[in-house]
Amino acid sequence: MSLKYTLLGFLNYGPMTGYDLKKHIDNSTKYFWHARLSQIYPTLKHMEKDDLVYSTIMPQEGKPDKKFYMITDQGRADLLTWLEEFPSEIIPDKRPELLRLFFAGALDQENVIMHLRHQLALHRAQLKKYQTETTIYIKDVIEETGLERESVLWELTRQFGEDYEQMNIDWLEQAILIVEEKL
Amino acid sequence: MSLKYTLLGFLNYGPMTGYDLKKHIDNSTKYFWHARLSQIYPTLKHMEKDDLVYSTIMPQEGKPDKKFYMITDQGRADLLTWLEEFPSEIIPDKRPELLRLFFAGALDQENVIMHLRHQLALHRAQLKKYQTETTIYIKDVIEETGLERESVLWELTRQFGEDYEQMNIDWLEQAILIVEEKL
DNA sequence: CCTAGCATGTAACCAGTTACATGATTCA
DNA sequence: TGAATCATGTAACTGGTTACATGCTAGG
Repeated sequence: MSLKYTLLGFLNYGPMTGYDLKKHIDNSTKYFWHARLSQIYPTLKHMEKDDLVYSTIMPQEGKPDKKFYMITDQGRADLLTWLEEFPSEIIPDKRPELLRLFFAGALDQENVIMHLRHQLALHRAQLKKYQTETTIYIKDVIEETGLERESVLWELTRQFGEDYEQMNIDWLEQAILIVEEKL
Repeated sequence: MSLKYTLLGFLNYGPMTGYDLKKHIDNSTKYFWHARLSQIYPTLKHMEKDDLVYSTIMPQEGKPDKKFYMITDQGRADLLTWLEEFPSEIIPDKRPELLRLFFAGALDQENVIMHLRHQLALHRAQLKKYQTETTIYIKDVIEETGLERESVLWELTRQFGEDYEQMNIDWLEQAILIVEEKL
């Protein structure tokens, strides 16, 4: 239940519906924290029960009523506590593509190279996204909201994405050479 | 249930107990696919029901009987199918530390820098691990088993770890400078 | 006309974690 | 004496996915 902190983080900027939160996630944290609406709605309900947020209903016609969530003092305190926590260790991510490569001895050389090239294409596409779409989006939000302090941090997370993809590309290019030569 | 492929991958090298599988994981795939014994045992049972593996019991005294698992033809076929699959997209990892940074506008500059420095220390330690422990371990396994073809692939996954940690370190060093200057 | 967007959810399932249980042997 | 290793597991829980349900409006 760490989606909780994503939701608290956004609700700390202002009241929002579950649907709004989903859009915010898709526009920003998506690449390091994503969630479906079918997880967001019950999580908000659960958070309300825990007094981290509360809701008011805005009637609408032709659509389900909007349900605006607001952060409570307790919610803000919980967010703050989490922000200040220092993780004691790195929890390693699961990387299915590394796992596949690890066991790829059962495939022939050509097949392994095809897989690496495929990954290379995916990561090149993702790098481009960070360099264009994401960069433009952050610029737009700064202009609209004037949240300059926040924007420094958002830009850092974008830069991480770019650096990560570039690292993958470099590693894959090297990996292809090594597999061509040694496998 | 993708632990399944890790288990099939190792069982494809030879028969093993759940306990052995855990040790193999901890010695190799741990940094890109980890699992607890409390997940391994029921998963093996489930795989046996699906005819991907079968087991024989070796009685022991003073300890619970050993249960050796072997891969079946169907298990091998399943492994092969998975190895040959091309993922259609990159599923983004969850990065709690990026999430924390994204919302760190609620903290003061000094606190943010402390968090970045903390991460830096963790990643430097992890880099060292890949450069020493892991490197030595792979060398040892090659000498013992002579699995040269496999070792090329294992070394590539180790190199990924090293490159990934180095990228994190570089990014964090830059991030600290930027936060010092702009936040 | 059909797709995307708006707006809410529920139910069943899957993957993984935490905590518990048992009990002998070996090593510092 | 107490921790680590060997060796098996189960039960309760958490986090997240997939599939289903409803239904109106705007735009190409």
